Formats: sequence, C-alpha cells, structure tokens
Amino acid sequence: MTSRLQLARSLFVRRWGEMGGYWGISRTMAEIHALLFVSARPLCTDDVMDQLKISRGNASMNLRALVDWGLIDRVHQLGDRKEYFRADTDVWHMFETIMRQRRRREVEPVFATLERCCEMVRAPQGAPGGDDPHEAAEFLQRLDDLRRFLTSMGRLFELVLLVGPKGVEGLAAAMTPPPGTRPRRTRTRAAGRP
Amino acid sequence: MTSRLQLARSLFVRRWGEMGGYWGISRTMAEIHALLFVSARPLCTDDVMDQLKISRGNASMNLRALVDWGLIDRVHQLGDRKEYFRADTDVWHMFETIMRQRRRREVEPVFATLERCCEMVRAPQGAPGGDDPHEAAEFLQRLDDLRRFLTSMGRLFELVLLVGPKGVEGLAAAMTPPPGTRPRRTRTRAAGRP
DNA sequence: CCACTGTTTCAGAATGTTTTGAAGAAAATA
DNA sequence: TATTTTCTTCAAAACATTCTGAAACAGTGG
Repeated sequence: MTSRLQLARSLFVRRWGEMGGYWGISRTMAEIHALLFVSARPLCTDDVMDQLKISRGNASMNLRALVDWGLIDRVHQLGDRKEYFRADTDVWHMFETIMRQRRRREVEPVFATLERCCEMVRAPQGAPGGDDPHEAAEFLQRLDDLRRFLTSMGRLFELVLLVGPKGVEGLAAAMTPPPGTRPRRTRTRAAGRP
Repeated sequence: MTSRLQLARSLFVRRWGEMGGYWGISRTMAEIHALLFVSARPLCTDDVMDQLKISRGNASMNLRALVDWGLIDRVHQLGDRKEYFRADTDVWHMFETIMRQRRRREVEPVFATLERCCEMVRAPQGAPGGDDPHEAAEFLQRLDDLRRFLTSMGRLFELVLLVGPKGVEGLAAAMTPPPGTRPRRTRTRAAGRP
C-alpha cells in the first residue's frame, strides 16, 4: 500500500522533473534533485535507483552532475561505506546557485558575442566594406539595446541577492500595501501592451 | 564576398540559437528570432529559408510558433501578396512577453502541484494513513518554502515591470553609487554562503 | 593478494526531438 | 472556374539526447 506521503512525494518529483526539461536540465536530473529536496534524510545511490526506477549508471552520472552544479552534497554516515547525498534545502541559496551557473554558462557567452559583433561592424581600419550604413546603424543599435538590458538585469540580480528574501518581500509589500496604507508614489508606466 | 555586417549578423544569430537550446526553445526558432531581431526590415518566409538554410516547412512552423509566443508580428507590404515578419525590437517588452509565457507554462503548474501535494499530505479525513509525522512535517515545510519563494519572485517580477527599465537602472545605481555619493542605507545581509 | 563493497565509465539501445519534402489547403487573380 | 502563388501540415527520415547494463576501477579489511 502506498501512503499519502509517498504519493504526494512522487507527484512532486514528477512535476519537478517535467519542469527540468524546460530548463535545459535533463528530466532525470531534476527528478533526483526533487527527490532529495523532499527527503528528510540523505539518500544513497541505491535509494535513488529504487525510487526512481533508473539504472545505476544513470543515477551515478546525474548525482555527479548535481554535485558539480552545487545543488547537492555528498555526506557520509558513520560506520557506513556508502556515499549519501543531501540537497541544499535553503531555497534562496538554491536560487543563487542556479542563477550564477546559468549566467556563467548562458549570459556571458552572449555578452562576449555581442561585443565581438559590434567591433566587427564598427571596424575602423581601411576598407569601409560597402555595408549599407543604415542597416549597420540599426544592427548596432539593437545589439546595444540588448547589451544594456543584460547589464541592467545583472545588476538587478546582484541587488536582489544583496537584500535577500526579506528585502524582496519588503519591496513587494511596498507595492501592494496592506489596507489603510497609502502606497509610496511610483512612476506608473503602464506595464506593457500585453 | 561576405561583408562584415553579414558576418557579424550570422555570428550573433548562431550564438542566440545556441542559447535558445538552454531555454527550452528550439535552436532554429531562436535563430529565426535573432535574424528578425537584427534585420532592419521585415523578412518573408523565403528570406528566412535562404539565410538560415532551412526547409519551407521548418520555417513555417517556427515562424508560427514565434507569432504565438508574441515575439514577432506578421506584417504586409503594400502590393505584395507575401507575408512578412518583424520582431518586437523593444527588448524590455520582449522580456515581459517571454517571462509571462514562461510563468504561465512553467511556474503555474508547479504551483498547482505544490498545493495539491500539501493537501494530500494534510488530508484531514478519517484514515490517518500511517506516515511518519516527522517526515510529513519536513515535507510540508520544504514545499511551503518553495511556495513562498515562488510567490516572492512573482511579486518581484511584477514590481520590476512596474518600475520599468529606468526604475531598475535607478535601483542598481543606488547600490553601486557614483564616486562621492553615499549609498542609501540597505539591510546588508551577507549574500549567502558561497 | 584476495574478496568484498561501492563507484565510474562507456558502447550500444532506447527514446525524444527536429527537419525535410511533398501533398494539399487557402487566397488572390484572371 | 482555372491558374498561380503562398502558406500549412504531417509522415518519414535524420539527428540528438538519455539510459542501460556490464565491465573496469578504487578503496578496505582479512
């Protein structure tokens, strides 16, 4: 008989796994992470294999990848030779880890390419290379917009980390104030066309 | 002969495409988007096919998907039967579009699952279903942390949209002030353990 | 050195995703 | 209505990723 807790756990694990897919993380890796995240005690490779019905190799590979990402830790039980794994359960810290990794792997390369492209088109030396100057200007403009946007977001991210969860809740609260409090004035730029 | 502009363009297109992969968007779809984003004038299906060396069917499918996402628009040229496509070039607006879609498709299902799992475990009726109460409590705790985190982030997102790009730059500037200016006091909670 | 327990690796199999190309639907024109 | 042009769809093929299972490896204690 499967208890309600087990049912709920596996429901969560499956959903988290599905979401992993949308995030450039393999489904299994996300499932393992979810499983460790909701387990009260560390699990060993065999636990993971059993609960997720996956092979040893698969479990090993993905556990290692999660360790590399910094999302789980290896831990040892006294008097047991097996390795156990435990997820970082501080959601905020998890967020920071993931975002930093993604920035390093995904944002930074784009940034570098952006700069390189700009240089190529500006290219001061000799041959003015008969590009339509209007097209070139437009191109540079859009790349620059993108560059500025990414920079802003990077700063925002650092700011958010700096003020922490409490700080973010504070900001949010200032926006949707408790009844009877007047909201602080804010430039109200209608939030887009959607 | 390929001009510097063309070279830069294709460099950008390829990099943006690669990144698409990490974002649950197919590479081709991201490439098409990049191509339209850096083109000064709208392109038609054949332009896209030629420049990206892809089949008509592929171009058609992905263009449609981009229209569905709201990232590009169909436009018509006077006296031309073909359909042309133009990207939204307002980076900020693009960001909003993408984030809203992703929230709808990815965050909301997780949220719903989270609530469902909590209910299942709390389950007030009859059969107390012999789950270890400590394990259950732990489980509920972690799910709740996650729920709270997602809620905070949702609020932060709305706030960011509300203040707009200028607002974000302002916040960021307050954090890293120009020389000679004292920063506004901020709860300095060391940003995590890393 | 051997036996034992546990971990890592990797070729091949299974599964999933993307692309093509051709058929055909739709829309405008004559 | 027939013709032309353009767009969409979808089965099959190409490609890419993920998983398995067994073999190789590593550390421990006898």
